[in-house]
Amino acid sequence: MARRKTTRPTDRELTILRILWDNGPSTVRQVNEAMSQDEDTGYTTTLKLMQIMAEKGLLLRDDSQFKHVYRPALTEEKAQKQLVGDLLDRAFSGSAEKLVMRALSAKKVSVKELASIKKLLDELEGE
Amino acid sequence: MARRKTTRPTDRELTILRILWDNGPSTVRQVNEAMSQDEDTGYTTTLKLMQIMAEKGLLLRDDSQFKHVYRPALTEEKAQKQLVGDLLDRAFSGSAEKLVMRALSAKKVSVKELASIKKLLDELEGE
DNA sequence: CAAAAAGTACGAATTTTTTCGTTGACAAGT
DNA sequence: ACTTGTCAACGAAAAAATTCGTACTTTTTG
Repeated sequence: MARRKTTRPTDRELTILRILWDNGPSTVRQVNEAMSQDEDTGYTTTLKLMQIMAEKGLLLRDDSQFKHVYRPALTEEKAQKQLVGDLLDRAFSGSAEKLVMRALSAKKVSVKELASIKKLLDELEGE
Repeated sequence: MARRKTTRPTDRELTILRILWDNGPSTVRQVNEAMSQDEDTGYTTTLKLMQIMAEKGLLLRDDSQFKHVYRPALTEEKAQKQLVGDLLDRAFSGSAEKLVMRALSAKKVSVKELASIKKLLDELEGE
């Protein structure tokens, strides 16, 4: 079997992970309905995607019941860390500073959030 | 012509953009050689990719000479902003705070950089 | 100028990702 | 038990991304 080079989830896969992180373990139908809020996706399409993700190890499946229940194999935190690290390499030549700057300029951040980030910086500094 | 949904550069495309941003306007051969440091890529493969990118508007081409010279159509800054914004939506439910946290934990950042980020935060706060 | 080298263009093959139709299994209500 | 609805499995089609062989053009070299 040909192993993938990047273990990074594809677009569609990330959409599904996002839903599972937000809503907790779900059946295919639940995921499909959540997905179809944005754009229509056939039920079997979602099913197939989730089956493949389970094969790849991105999802875990409980098939003890008639309606199989899926959940992410990775915590949101780990996946996010991996995705950011990946983008860092591919688009920012590894400069976290630049990435943070772009993130803050790409989206308006509340004063409260700014304070929270500052606090994190202080903690990092004290190491 | 079928328009792409996402205007986001693919993996390969981003690799090429990265090289052009780092090295400045280049010929196909130069890019191909830079790319082949990681993994071998046929010359015509790189050529085709760059031609397509030029068609899509991702690259600009000077074909006044025999050796065509390509350069990115977007500044590094704009592209990065777009990529971060995209990841923010897809993986972080729009929370820049979380993204920043993950970025800082994904990679060690020097004290100097931390200070620089703090300064940026102060500026943002004063708005 | 002829041959070799280096380039571009183009079409097509390959691989990866996404989509969905069809089939048969299970469940719920009558 | 029968009918209707929901589901998983599977294969295959469609779309998107990547790769490369071949033909032709321009430049360089002997």
